[in-house]
Formats: sequence, C-alpha cells, structure tokens
Amino acid sequence: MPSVLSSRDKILDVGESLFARRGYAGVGMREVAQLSGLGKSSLFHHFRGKGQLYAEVRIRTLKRIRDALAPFLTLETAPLEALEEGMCALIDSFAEHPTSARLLLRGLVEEEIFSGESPPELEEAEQILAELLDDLSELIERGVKAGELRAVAVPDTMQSLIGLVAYHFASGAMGERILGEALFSSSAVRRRKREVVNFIREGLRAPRSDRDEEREDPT
Amino acid sequence: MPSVLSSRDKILDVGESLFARRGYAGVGMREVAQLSGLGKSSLFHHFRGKGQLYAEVRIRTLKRIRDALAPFLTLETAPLEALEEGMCALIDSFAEHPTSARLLLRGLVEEEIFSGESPPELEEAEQILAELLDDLSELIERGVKAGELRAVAVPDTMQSLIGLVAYHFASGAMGERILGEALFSSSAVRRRKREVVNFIREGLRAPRSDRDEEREDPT
DNA sequence: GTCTATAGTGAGATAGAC
DNA sequence: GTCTATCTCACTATAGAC
Repeated sequence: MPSVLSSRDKILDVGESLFARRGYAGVGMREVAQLSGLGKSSLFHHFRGKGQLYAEVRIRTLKRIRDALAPFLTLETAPLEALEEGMCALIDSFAEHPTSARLLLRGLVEEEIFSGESPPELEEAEQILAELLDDLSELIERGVKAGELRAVAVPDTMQSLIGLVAYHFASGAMGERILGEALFSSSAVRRRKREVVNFIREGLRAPRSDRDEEREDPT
Repeated sequence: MPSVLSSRDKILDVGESLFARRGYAGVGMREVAQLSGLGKSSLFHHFRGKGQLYAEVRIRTLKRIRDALAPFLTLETAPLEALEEGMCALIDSFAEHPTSARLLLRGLVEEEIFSGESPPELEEAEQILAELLDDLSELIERGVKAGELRAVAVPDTMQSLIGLVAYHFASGAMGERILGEALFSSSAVRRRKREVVNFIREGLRAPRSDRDEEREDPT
C-alpha cells in the first residue's frame, strides 16, 4: 500500500465526491481531471469513460456499506439486536465516509442515468446492492417470525429503515439547516444513532404480550 | 379554466416529470420541447431559461405539498393525531402526483445545481419549504411538551419523518423491486399509510406512564 | 502515464420572420 | 406564440507526441 494515492485512486476519490454532490449528469470529466491534478485525457487512460468511472465509484461505495453491515446480517444475533447494531454500524460507516449515504441514495432513487447503453461494471454494483437488500429482508422476516418484531410488512419496513438512515446522512445543507448543526459532527452522529435505535426499538418491537405468546406457543 | 392545457402548463407538466426522473442536469430543453409538442425556441418564450422552468416546477410541487399538509399543521388537533393524519394526507398527495416525492427529495438532497447564479424564483420555493419545515417542527415540539410524544430530539424526528415518507415514494424502480409491486398501486399506498402510521405511533408515542405523569403534573 | 490538440456532438440561448 | 436558423460554449472522447 503506497502512502501516496495512485492516480487511479485519486480519480475515484474525486469522482465519488462529485457524483455524490451533483449526480452523474451534473459532473464533467474536465472538473474531475482538474481536481485530480491531471489532464483531461489522462482520465481516459485509467477509465474507459465517464460511465465506467461512475460504476467503479458505486462499486467501491457499496462494498464499504456491505462490509460495515455484513457482521450483523448473519444468523448469530437475535434479529432486533442485529437490526439495531447493524443500523449503528451503517451510521458509523456513513460518518466515516460522508459521501456514501448520498451515493447510496442516488443509486436507489435515480434512474435513466445513461441515455445509451450502461457500462457493464454497473451490474456488479447492482448485485452487491441486491444481496445486501436480500439479507436485510431476511433479517426482518426472521424477526417477525421469531415474534421479536411486530407483524410489520417486511418490504415497507425495509423502505422505512433505508429512509431513516440513508436520507438523513444524504440530506446535506437542508439536513444541517434542520439540525442546526453539521450532519457529521460527532455529537450529531451520536444523537442520530440514539434516535434511530430508539425509534426502531419502540416502533418495530412486538409488544410484551406478543413476545411471550410466541415463546410459549406450544403448536 | 380551459379544458385544454395552455402551453405553459404543458411545459410545466413535462418539466416536472423529467426533472423528477433525471434531475436538473440530466434534462435537456430539447427533450422538454419535444414532449411538450413545441419547438425548442418556444420554450424560451414562456420561460427565461431552464433555471426558471426548474424553479417554477419546484414552486408548484411545494405548494401542492403545503396545501395537503396545511390543515394538519394548525393548533386544533392533538399533536400525535395531527402527525399521523398529516402524514396520511401527504402520502395521498404523493399518490395523486407521483412526481412530487421525487422532486421534494431532490430539493432536499441536491446542492450545487446551478454553476453560475441561480434563478430568483428559487427563493420562493425555498421559503415555502422553510415554512413547511418550521410548522412541522413546531408540531413535534408541541407533541413532546404535551407529553404525547417521547422526549425525542425534534430535528432528528423531522429527518426521520421525511425519510420515512418522502424516500419511499421517491424510490422508483428500486422501491418497486423491494415491494414486489407498483409503488403507487392503491394497495401499496394503503399499506404504506398503515405501516407509517403504526411505526410513528409505536415509535414516537410516549409510554403510558409518561403520558399520565404529564397530565397529572401539578407544578 | 501524461500531455497538447482536436474531433464531433449536443447543450442553452438568441434573432428575426411569420 | 410559434417557427427556422444560428450562435457560442461545454461536453465526452480520441489521436498521437513525449
């Protein structure tokens, strides 16, 4: 590992920052080059084109998110606890890489990005995302079946969790206006974790009686 | 009111649909013109330029959202009930205008849209949004002070509610993949309302004892 | 691996006839 | 109000020297 970033990594960093802030169409290769300290043409030596750069940036981001979440998507922890701790780990990951949430949200919300054909690398990104969502879905379902969670609709709950965590850290200037504080200050991150965990715990946990019922179910 | 849309309204409709799907930078005036059934130059007769068109689209959308939410942001209803009913009304509004949520979310998340100076009309949009957020903030604060809601952090709760409602209906193809169903089908909308209301009620309501405490507080 | 130069396209916007 | 024609500029991408 070189202590100085390779040109390729530098380009990826710059691209990640710009794509997160402005979206695919809002970014020009000229600006990516300038901020990378390279000539415009040098970019095309490292990446086939803007499309591939975007895809590689997305892959890197999604892998980071997957790595943060993976330890909690196993079968070893109780579902509600795994959900709470997983969301905390995700928030920590977002806090460490402030562009991640925006890029994730853009990937979830944005469509019709490529007018012609999309770069083949995007499929890898889609697959990482798909696996992640599948694992999360299974976790929630396990929680419901175990009686730890209320009888929520699993897909809607997925959407709720994404909205709860990803939107907040993607909300930029408007989020900071609402918070009256930097989104990624350590106090704001700590508070967000607390609020999200409380919201999830109170909002999704099965009421006492249900949980007892489930445990005692003799069928 | 003419039964046939004026050119201006037609352009606004087309612009709204395109800006919601692709964002400001992803939309070309040529495409707006074609879908409006006009020549490119005719657009510039109705709007000073792309920036103004975007601003007008945002204003129209935000006014729709404000009108849907306004009845529940008064002081007349109990806060938790107002919150639940307000979110339902917002969901109904999103369901009626499927571009609204996306455009709202884009407005909240997107920055640095204009490279040069931004159109003056955008300030009107920002003000509508600011008033809306202020009113929502006050509602939550009233709920906490009245002891109806837990002692949540008000700004974080705002963010949570936005994420819960706006993200879902902005999530497009990915949301439909998660749901396994069209986002705006009547059954999906009904279910979303139920899930959001339950999540809010269970997740934000103060526990029984607190609510009793507050009511009996003799100080 | 980086550069200069440039091709080629499409963007936003304007002028002026009808 | 709408059109055709045109301007200027920025964009992605390539060619080829170093």
